Amino acid sequence: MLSVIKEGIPAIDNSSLVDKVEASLVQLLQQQKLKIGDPIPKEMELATTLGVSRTVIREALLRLRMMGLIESKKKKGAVITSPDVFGNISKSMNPYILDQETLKEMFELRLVLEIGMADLLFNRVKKEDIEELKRIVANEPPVTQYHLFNIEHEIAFHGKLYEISGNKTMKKFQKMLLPIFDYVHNSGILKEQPFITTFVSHKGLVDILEKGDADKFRAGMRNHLENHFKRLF
Amino acid sequence: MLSVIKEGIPAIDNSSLVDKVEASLVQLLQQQKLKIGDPIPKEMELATTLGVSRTVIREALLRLRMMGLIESKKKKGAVITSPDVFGNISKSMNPYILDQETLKEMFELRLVLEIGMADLLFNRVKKEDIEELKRIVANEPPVTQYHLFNIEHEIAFHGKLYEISGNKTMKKFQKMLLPIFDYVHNSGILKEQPFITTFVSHKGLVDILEKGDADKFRAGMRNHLENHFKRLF
DNA sequence: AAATGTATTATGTCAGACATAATAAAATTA
DNA sequence: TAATTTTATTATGTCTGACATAATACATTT
Repeated sequence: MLSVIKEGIPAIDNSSLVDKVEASLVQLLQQQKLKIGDPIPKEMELATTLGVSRTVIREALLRLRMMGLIESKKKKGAVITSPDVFGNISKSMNPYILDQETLKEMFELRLVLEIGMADLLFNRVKKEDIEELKRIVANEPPVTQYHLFNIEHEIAFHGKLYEISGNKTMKKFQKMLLPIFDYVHNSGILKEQPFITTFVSHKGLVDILEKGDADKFRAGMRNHLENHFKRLF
Repeated sequence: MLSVIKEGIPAIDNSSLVDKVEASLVQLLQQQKLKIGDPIPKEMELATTLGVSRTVIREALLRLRMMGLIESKKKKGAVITSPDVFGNISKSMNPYILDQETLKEMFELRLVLEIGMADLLFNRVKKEDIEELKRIVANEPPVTQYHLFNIEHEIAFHGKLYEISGNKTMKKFQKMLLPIFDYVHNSGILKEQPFITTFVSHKGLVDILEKGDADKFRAGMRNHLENHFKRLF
């Protein structure tokens, strides 16, 4: 059998030229400790240096660009950028492209994030934030007719929370999640919207954020999102 | 002033040819309701149909491939795939590429997720899951010397939780976050590791998952992660 | 010195060619 | 005839060379 000599056979590299160049470039970016904004060598230089055609270089650079590692400008060449982790996948975050399973999981993800972020909020919230939240809440319709699910107020309020969390990555994540959440909410993926039960209002959450603690906020947020959770389980 | 005629000037199309082709292709994928595995037209066909060179088509296709929308095979052409939202950015999730701010935020993100996932766990956990968790916990070192922070046990336990959550997207997300978390944990980005205080152990969490409720679990998990939180604030 | 025009440069796009791997078709063999 | 091998086909991968275009630097003019 082949198994005898199998050991001696090195794993053949199935990677294409572009793959190698890409790895090479990533390594370059890591090693050289280049600062953000620093230019990387021109396409032709890279091509001659690495001994491949410009086509291959371009494709590899394109990948880096998609990964958010570089940004190419005409004439100026490509410069290093701080990778925007989620910015780049937001394009593929299209409700019409993702399958229902994934869409539902995105929906869940938002709920998980907002319940779990309590500690970040309490450790970073400022007086001005509370005031702005109160201002936002003041403009909301009364709870009795809140089942209209005013999307704008939802975004204003919950978006502000993400902001308070001080976690920009999470905020970007939310921004990406928003259209998905909205789509799932209005599509037939989830169970029917249940009759509205009483729940902690936005105002209630602000109160907790002002006078309560993280544990109370988690419970409050969980309750606030009850109508969403009901549609999951 | 120009402002008079400014209104009449349409926003010039700053997008490149590739941009347009990309948009065109994405639209194609959405409209035609193509099933997963269906092939899309060959590069040359697209080139002639859309009236651009094969180079442009290739670059646009490459973008779709990076977004995880298609997968190209030799001879067979490109086929539609279910986009793996996070799988594609895992490459750029390199600790050495991301800036410290983002790294820290990723660290936080994990904490947020694990506290917020309680409801998913309680609604989806099965008897077998509890048993497996118990098995995992049984193999762990005693709490007294737990400060060794055995990474393997950490991954085994917490990874299982993500699995129980039934949210594959979140699990992928965790998988992507893992190396980041480990890196941040061991780097100088965070505050010094505090002296270990008592906290809810893995075993304690399993107990809660078996007999408690979501609220208790959140509090327990928050406490379990206390040593991580201490390094943040 | 400010505004304008010109030259340069690096990316964007094009076209055509060959290499390569995966598949389909044909030929061979048992 | 069925199974295997050989050959042909096909679509992507890579290469080369060229021109277009936009951003910048330089020179010119006012």
